[in-house]
Amino acid sequence: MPEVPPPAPTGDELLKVLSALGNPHRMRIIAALTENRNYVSALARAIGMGRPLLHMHLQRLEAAGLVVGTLELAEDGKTMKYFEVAPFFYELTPHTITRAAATITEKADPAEKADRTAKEEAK
Amino acid sequence: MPEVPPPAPTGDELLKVLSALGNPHRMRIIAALTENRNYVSALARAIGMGRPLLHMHLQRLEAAGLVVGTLELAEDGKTMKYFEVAPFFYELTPHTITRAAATITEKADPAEKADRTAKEEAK
DNA sequence: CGCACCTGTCAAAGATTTCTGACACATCTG
DNA sequence: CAGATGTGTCAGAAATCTTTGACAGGTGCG
Repeated sequence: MPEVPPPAPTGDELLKVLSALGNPHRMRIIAALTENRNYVSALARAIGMGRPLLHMHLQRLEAAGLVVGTLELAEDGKTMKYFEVAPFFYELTPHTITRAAATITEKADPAEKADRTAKEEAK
Repeated sequence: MPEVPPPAPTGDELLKVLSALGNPHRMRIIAALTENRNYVSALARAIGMGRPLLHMHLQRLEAAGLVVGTLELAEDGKTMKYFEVAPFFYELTPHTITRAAATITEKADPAEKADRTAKEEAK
């Protein structure tokens, strides 16, 4: 089947992904879940971190679309939430970042005419 | 000339890069500098942000190896520091992250035997 | 000399993130 | 029923990051 070219991510999306991945704990979580899916409590024990904390990190990762969690019912009737990594792919280059930066909606905007000024002065 | 395969970044390196890029301001800075190099004061005016603040962001970006600054002497004798983006390239996939996560030296380590436990329980 | 431009640093305030302990609810097992 | 396991949430402390205003030093120009 034909490979689809990676669509250019929106600024806000890339921002969420980068800030989500830019944390040692969350990086390890991705690593752990890449080897095999797991449920919260077990994962917490595995990487040695409190449940509430892990819960928050997983939330951040899921919000960025890097992992997906599904609530499953075990045979013994216990409810457990399994997490697994989503197949993501991002390319980071000056060009990619520049492209994404153009569509950022967060904070500060007034930099229109200032842009032109910059080019003038940068000579 | 032959293309060199992208070397696997160390965990700490990737961590610095990601946290550096995971900020709207720094993303815009990269974007601005990608179009054309510029010196601090002008860049500050261009993207509408205080010099001290921009200075700190540039420091963070330079520390991550995403931009390089060179102190130059203008014709009129004024000293100015020009910044330009460094040609970086990072690929973000579950595999890449996992690879990098293995070489993180920051905080928390005790997760050796816990790893084995995780696989057992994840059945 | 006074003004305009450049460079840089510092300390303190503000805003976010990260982390912890305690709590509530549900099910199965001894 | 008590105890172990699972889920989730909340509030407050602790650690970081971001932001601002003031300051100091440099050069060239009228």
